[in-house]
Amino acid sequence: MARAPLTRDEVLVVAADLVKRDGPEALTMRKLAAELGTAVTSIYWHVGNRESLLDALVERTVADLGGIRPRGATPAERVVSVARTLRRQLRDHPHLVAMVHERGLTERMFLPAQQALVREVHAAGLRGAGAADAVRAVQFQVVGYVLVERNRERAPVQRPGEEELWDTALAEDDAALARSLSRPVDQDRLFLTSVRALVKSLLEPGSCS
Amino acid sequence: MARAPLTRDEVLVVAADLVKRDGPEALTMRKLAAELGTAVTSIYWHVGNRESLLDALVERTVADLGGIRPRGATPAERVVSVARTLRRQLRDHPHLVAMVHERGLTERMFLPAQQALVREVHAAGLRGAGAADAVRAVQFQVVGYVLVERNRERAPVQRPGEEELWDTALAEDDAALARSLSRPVDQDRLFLTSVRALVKSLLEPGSCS
DNA sequence: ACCTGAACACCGTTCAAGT
DNA sequence: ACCTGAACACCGTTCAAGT
Repeated sequence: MARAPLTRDEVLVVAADLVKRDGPEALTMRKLAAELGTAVTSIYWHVGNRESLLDALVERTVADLGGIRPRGATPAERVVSVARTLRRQLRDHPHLVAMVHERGLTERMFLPAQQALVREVHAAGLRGAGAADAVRAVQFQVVGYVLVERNRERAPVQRPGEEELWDTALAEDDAALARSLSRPVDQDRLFLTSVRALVKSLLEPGSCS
Repeated sequence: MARAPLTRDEVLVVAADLVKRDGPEALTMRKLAAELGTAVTSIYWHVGNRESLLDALVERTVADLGGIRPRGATPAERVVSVARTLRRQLRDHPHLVAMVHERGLTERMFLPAQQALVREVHAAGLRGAGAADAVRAVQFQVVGYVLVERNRERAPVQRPGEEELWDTALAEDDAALARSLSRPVDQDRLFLTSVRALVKSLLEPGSCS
């Protein structure tokens, strides 16, 4: 018996599943057709081509994000909380991050967060160009951090590897440092450290210059 | 007349040219063979397969990097100078950055810079785990920033676009901020601002807590 | 040791033809 | 309006056969 008529929505849902399971490079028009039980060419009628199919997927998931609620007593704390939620959301959609990055749509995705940041930066007393700089500095830092993180997690075995390079190099000079650098990065902690350091400088410029 | 015998080195040089000109995705075994004037299959004898060819290319260019000389009077200034050179080097090899990122070899590439940073952080009086954190925070920030930058430069036309979203939203509340956020990012300035803010907090933790 | 063409199993996309 | 198979122009890779 023939299958029910194909819909654009059905294509998107199944495609999203495929991407979530095996990554965007596994999303083949032919595999997708097989999964859908249709001819390859039917897909083209509904979504145009592979490129615009991926566009639609990104669009859809970007829309699902947003809705950031800052928490904390001080503006600085609330900015940090926005940064953390942002990072969490990005980490929960690893393939999406890659796709958004690939397609240069990062900016779009971060508009809700940007607006939340503007409010907090305002509350901290910043205005005008300085406020804009602060917002963007945080935004760039979070996105950048997540990109680097993803990169490290995907990284193959490193040869020579940080361990070998550091435990011998300056073990006698600063053993604790060598030990720290030879251990894998505690990414949660490093993220907090970095964001807090940045936010502190940005929001309290007068207090330590 | 027959061409001179193919060498592994010749393959790598021509492949590097192709990547530099049109990006890694344009590096096709068949195109490469055409450029070299040999059969596609000859390449396989010399470099194994496409994957290890790309490995070799990355390896080669990563080796060319390094050689970082910190400049400036204070440790903070020297750390900032390392960050700037790092960014410059990465921006000069845009395709390389993408390839290194893709292959998870970022860590490897940054070892020389990491060692320079350790020296400066030491000079600033930091030791042990705190020093390691500072080094990695800077490293993550620079790499992250360059990744975000590349992403933005590749970005297609943004719809809705930051302009429309900001000039109406809070024009009366903070016109200068709205104007700043609706203008394209001055990436050089934002980079300096971010790095300086981060470094200041990291190297002078006592001065503003 | 080095090079070759034929062949295999994949791609994305187009298009004329069906209903 | 929606679906189809055949066909086109690409991929990376293997392999038996040449010298």
